[in-house]
Order: sequence, then structure tokens, then C-alpha cells
Amino acid sequence: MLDINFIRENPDAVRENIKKKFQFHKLPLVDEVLELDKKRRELQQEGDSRRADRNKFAKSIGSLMREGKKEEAEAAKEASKANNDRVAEIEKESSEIEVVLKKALCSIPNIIADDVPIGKDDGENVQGEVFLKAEPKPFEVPYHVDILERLNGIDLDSARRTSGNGFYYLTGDIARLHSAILTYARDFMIDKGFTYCIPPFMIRSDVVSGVMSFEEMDGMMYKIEGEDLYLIGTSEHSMIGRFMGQTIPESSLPLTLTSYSPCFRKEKGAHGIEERGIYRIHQFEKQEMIVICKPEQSDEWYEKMWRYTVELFVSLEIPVRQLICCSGDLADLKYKSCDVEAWSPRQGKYFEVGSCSNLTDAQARRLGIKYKNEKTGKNEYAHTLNNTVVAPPRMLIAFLENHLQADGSVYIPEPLRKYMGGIDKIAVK
RNA sequence: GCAGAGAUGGCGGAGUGGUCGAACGCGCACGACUCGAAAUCGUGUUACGUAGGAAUACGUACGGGGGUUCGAAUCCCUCUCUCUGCGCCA
Repeated sequence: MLDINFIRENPDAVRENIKKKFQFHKLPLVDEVLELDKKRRELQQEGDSRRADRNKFAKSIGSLMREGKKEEAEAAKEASKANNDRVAEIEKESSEIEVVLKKALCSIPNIIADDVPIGKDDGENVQGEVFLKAEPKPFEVPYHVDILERLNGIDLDSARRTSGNGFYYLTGDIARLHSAILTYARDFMIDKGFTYCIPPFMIRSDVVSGVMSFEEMDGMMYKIEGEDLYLIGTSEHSMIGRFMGQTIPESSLPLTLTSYSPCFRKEKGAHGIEERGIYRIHQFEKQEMIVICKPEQSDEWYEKMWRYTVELFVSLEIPVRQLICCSGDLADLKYKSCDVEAWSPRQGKYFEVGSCSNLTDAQARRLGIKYKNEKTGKNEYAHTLNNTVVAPPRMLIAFLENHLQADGSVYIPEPLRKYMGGIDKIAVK
């Protein structure tokens, strides 16, 4: 969500930005917004002066009553009523305009960073840095479910019976490995100075509609029957919701938080939900990082954040690369975004294991997340960023494929061993 | 879950239909006094929107939403949260 004042002053920059994102159908929105904004301000001016009149009437009626001038007071009441009718009309009209304006404003994409590659869709995303050498295995790498089953680490049949497609039982050493990865990731982020946080796993509808559009909500969120509660799709929802409408003291910025939560997603219409396995599922767990900072700090934090994820994967000896999101693939709120992708020796390509985004002030403006600028004394919108630290079980796929040995066992890299009771491999049962 | 009480500015806390953006106190900022400080005295101190170069003016906001009224912090409805007691429970 852009600042209406910015659009008013820089309509061409806004149009140029829309073109860069190949959203030509949204170009008319700029003029629509300018028009609505003009109308809105006109209405406000008339409304304000009418309301000023209402206040004057009310005051004079008050003093007339006290002086006992009954008839004059009644006459003033009549006059006031007529004025109030007009106020009501204006209020109705303004609130209608407000709704349309807000919707249009939310559809206009955030200004993207200068260094975002221009491209139509995800096919034009650009490879960034590459870490560790991506190599094929000297033997055939089976599908991850087969690896898991051979290690006695998964029970999909039972999960289908109890919960349906898109759920899983992880068992034994694999379940332990899953927890070990999360615990390691948690400690990894704490060591980077982040504050560990366990948020609510359910949030109210007003928070949901604050953090996402109706379409996203419909496609992702599970609603609790009979309650005004939804299961979170990511801890970002409750982590960012925590700061809705809040003004944060400048001295406590940047807020660097790492949160754990299970994530629940309907994945309505999503590609791959029918696929057997744990790549796309209705429930998974995730360690996330959230940064809320001053505007001048967000570029720096963005760089740091995706590199932390890379560092974590590299420490677990999993080859990864950065994939820079091109303009057309960038969600509307994002200024800049990249995925961290892990190497799949089975498929001979990289696949997404995390996503890092700088939303600048777009999300903060929408949700009213501000900080008090001590220098100017003004409240200003903060910048928000989020990134995946690690999300098993998806990450498990990369882990298993990369650490599978010729004998069918799976190698455990050193940093994880202390969370696995000291073992250095998971052997075939 | 039941019963009762409550939610007001950065904090404490008045205010039960008009003169209330809100007494008073604390805090904070500036000034005076002082070599300097404390104490004291004085002045100022909410946010957001609109107009304006600015000073400023007007509007909105007393947990959220809705209603009654010419006029609502104050009355009514509703939701949320907090406290106390009872009940239940990892």
C-alpha cells in the first residue's frame, strides 16, 4: 500500500512501476485513486464545516436552554436537524468512497527496488549467488517418500485415514531429525542476536484481513467453527499482527525476532497439493525471522536476512542458491524479494526452501505499524521484513536427498548431532 | 463457563447529557533562579485528517462497533479485554 500523498505527487513514477511489473490492467487505477482522493478531500472539507456548524448549533442550544429561551432553542434545533441530514449524507458518501479508495490503493503495487530484475513471471527470475557445489550423486536418488519409508520415518497411509491428503506422521529418528533441525535453527538465530518468540497459532479475523487480501485468506486460511479464529498460515501472521496499530519507540528498533510455529494452509488450487509426499502439505512447522526497522536500515537487513538462511543450510552442508525475484513475480506489497533454493540431486535442480522479503513501509502503512522518530518528533511508518529460517518437513527433502549414502543411510552433519543424541547417521532399519 | 466490578492522555486519576480534548497529580521539554545542581516558580506538553509557506483554523478520536439526542467520556445495545469470587482444566 502506497502513501496517497506519494501517488498524488508522483503519479508517473507509480505508473512506471506498474509497467515494470507488467500489470498494465492496473494503470487506470492511478487516475481512479487520484479522482477518488480529490472527491474524498472535497467531501471532508464540506463535512468538516458542516460538523463545525453542528457543534455551534449544539452549543448555542445549550445556552438558550439555560437562559430559558424555549422557542429560540426549538428553532435552532430545527435548523440543526437540516444541517445534520446533510452531514449524514456526506458521511455515507465518504465511507463509500473510502472503501473503494482503500481497495484501489491496496491493488497498486509497492514501488520496487531499482535493482529488481525486470521480468514477466517466475520464469524470468534471476539466479544470484550460489553456495557449495551442486553435484549429482554417484547413485540414483529415490523419491523422498521412498527414502523416508525405507528409514521407517513416515506413515502417510494412517495420516490419510485420520486427516486426509496433505498430512503426515513422521516417526522415530526422522521425527527427531525434524525437531533437531528446528531446534538448531532456533539456536542459530538466537546466536545471531534475534529474540525467540512463540506466537499464538490462531488469530482473529480482523488480524487476518489486516495481514492478507480476501483472496489469499480464502485460499489459505482454516477457520475455527463457531469462533472468530483462524489457524495461522505462517507465524508472520501473528508476529506482524502483534504490532498492528502500535507505535514502537525508536530506541527499541530494530526488532529482530525469530518465531516458531506450525503453519496451516488449505493450499486451495495450489499446484502440487495432490502430489504424494511432504513437499506441499496442509500442515508444516517453520522457524521464521521478522525484522521491524527504521526505513534507512531495511536494505541492509534484507541482505543480512537471506544470508542467514544460506549460512544455516551451508552449515548443514546443503548446496543452495539465491534466486532473485523478478518484477513480475514480486507480490504487490514487496519492494524486493528472493528465494533461497536448495539443491535436489534427484531432480538435478534447485527448489524453494525459503523466501526473504523487504516490504518497506507498505505493510506497515496498511497495518499502522509506526515508530516515533526522536529527531523529528513525528510518528513514521516502520519497515517490515520477513524471511524463512527453515521449514521442515520441506527442508527434510533437501536434507535427505543431499545426505543420502550409497547404503541407504542418511548422514547427519556435525552441528545437528547434539540434538540427535550424538548419532552421525540414520541407518536403514 | 457463571456472577460482580471495570477499561479515560506517557503514567496515576477526576468527570454520569451542553461551558470537556478532558480537572488535579506524576513524568517530560523549555525558561527563570544558581558557579553548577536539587528544591522552587513560570511556560509548554495527545494522535490523526483537511486547508495553509507558516503561524494557525476546522474536524475526528475517552477499549472496538452500532444506536438514542439539536448535543454523548457520560444513556442504550453489542463485541473484546482486565480484575475479583465460584466452577473446570493440561
